[in-house]
Amino acid sequence: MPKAVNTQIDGARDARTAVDKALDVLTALVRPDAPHRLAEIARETGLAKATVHRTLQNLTDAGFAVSGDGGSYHAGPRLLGLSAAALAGSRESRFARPILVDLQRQTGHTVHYAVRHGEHAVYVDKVEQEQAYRMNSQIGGEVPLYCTAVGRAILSRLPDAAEILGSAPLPARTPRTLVDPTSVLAALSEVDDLGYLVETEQNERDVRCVAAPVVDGTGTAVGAISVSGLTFTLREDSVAMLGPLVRDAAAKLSAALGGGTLRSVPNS
Amino acid sequence: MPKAVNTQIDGARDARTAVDKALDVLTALVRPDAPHRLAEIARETGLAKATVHRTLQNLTDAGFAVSGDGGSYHAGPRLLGLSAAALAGSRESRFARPILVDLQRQTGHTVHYAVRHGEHAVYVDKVEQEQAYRMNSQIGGEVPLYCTAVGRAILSRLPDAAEILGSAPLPARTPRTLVDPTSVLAALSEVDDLGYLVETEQNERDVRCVAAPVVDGTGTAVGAISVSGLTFTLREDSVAMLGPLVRDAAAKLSAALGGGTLRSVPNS
DNA sequence: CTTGGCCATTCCGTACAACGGAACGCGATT
DNA sequence: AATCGCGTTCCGTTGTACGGAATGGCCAAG
Repeated sequence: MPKAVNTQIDGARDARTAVDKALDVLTALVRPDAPHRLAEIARETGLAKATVHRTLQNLTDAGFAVSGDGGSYHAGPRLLGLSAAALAGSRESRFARPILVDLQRQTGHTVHYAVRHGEHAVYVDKVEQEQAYRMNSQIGGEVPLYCTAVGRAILSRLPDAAEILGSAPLPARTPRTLVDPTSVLAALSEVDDLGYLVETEQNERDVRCVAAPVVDGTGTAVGAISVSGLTFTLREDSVAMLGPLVRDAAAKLSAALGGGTLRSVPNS
Repeated sequence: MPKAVNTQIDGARDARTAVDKALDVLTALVRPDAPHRLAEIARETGLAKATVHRTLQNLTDAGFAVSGDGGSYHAGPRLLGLSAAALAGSRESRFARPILVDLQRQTGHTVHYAVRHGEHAVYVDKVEQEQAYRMNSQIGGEVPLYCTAVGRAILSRLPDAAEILGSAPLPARTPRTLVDPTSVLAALSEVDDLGYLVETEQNERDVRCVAAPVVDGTGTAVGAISVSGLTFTLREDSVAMLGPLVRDAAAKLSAALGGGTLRSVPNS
């Protein structure tokens, strides 16, 4: 076998600048199952070991990473500080939290808030149901727009949704995934009628989600709120009850973000 | 002693590599008072405008920053995701939160958790008092070790505290700041006797703090928990009641982190 | 004990990304 | 009109980032 040129795992973007690589390393570093080893990070990011090593040294010197026993690496103090500051300072997550908690209590299901990043949605916050069975979604994780409830909710309020979906068949994530872009596009109209949409086993087997878009002052989606559950827990007949709750939660968050400035913008 | 030629603003480290600069820019980007403008970031970080501009473009391409109206920059979706993941994945903040909330309820004062970063402490979490008057401490902010309650609590459990303090007079932050390293060192013994220490107007006027160290399995400090209040709210005679509460909270967090492995790991 | 695999770490010559002073166009302020 | 501060672009130079290969440590299998 000659040298495999490009066999990265899905999470790795094609890194170009040193900064990009460092950010990828950071991203790998905060994956939930700490600790992380150098070789593992090199594999995940598709970077040469020497490069990862140098980058980790830089990050360690800067306080963004710390090295533990036997070549294990963790998130450093400055990264924790930065993270806390980023979340505390972002209007999104500051206003989102209480709304998510409310929604979780009202529905009893796991609640997510995701923001758009290119052709993906990034989970920024999550309130788990109090009962057993956790969703295996990861905070900070990215999921495609076309096959998830949050993604489709976002698409429904993007002017260029059709272009993003393209015309080529989309990868099937489950046997039930809609792979035809026009079918997906048609499914988005649910939001126009009801204010929310449902997605069943489009991204993951046995999982159903109800989502509604969070929009800025111009009506463009910045993110979406969803409730998720197993198909036999979150049944189809309960959607009519859940949907409006999700819609209202998303509307409340939209108002808290840009909706307030929509009216008059009194500079304080 | 060669005095460093450092005329930058407090937050700016002397950046060397491109990655360091990018991290500094990110740090400036998450400062609480969004939005941020390019020139402002350039000033804060001490970098050339052109450099900041290029770096921000990199960050924007990578999804770590977004540019809004008229050259304003915000934290991007990937940064939010990374931040959420970092905090969700770090044992520190995961275990700390409920303990802090408890302590806040017990004391009624603002509660902080800070971790060590070199000769500074970084605020990683904070639970404000429910009443008015917020502390102006910023999550993610760095404060010196020698003049803050959390800092001194950390120093009290560092083997090289004396070396960190050095022998030169320390900068006075208020008229009451202890500037003599040996005086500071002496103040640390409070922790040995009581398990906590008090600091009054050492870092900021009219502010008193009570703090206790959070230690790892080896007994070395990784951070500290503190309660803070205005001197006429958090009175001297209430310290005897607050101290043990802070001490116990810190002990509980220490146990949750590495303390559990303390018993059966005579690895040496 | 020897071997082999996997690891983190170091080395080094080359290539290319980062640098930042300077210049530009714009809008607001005087 | 003139000045300021802003974000942005340009470009020749500099020095950092690169990654294949080599090193030595560790551990498990032979």
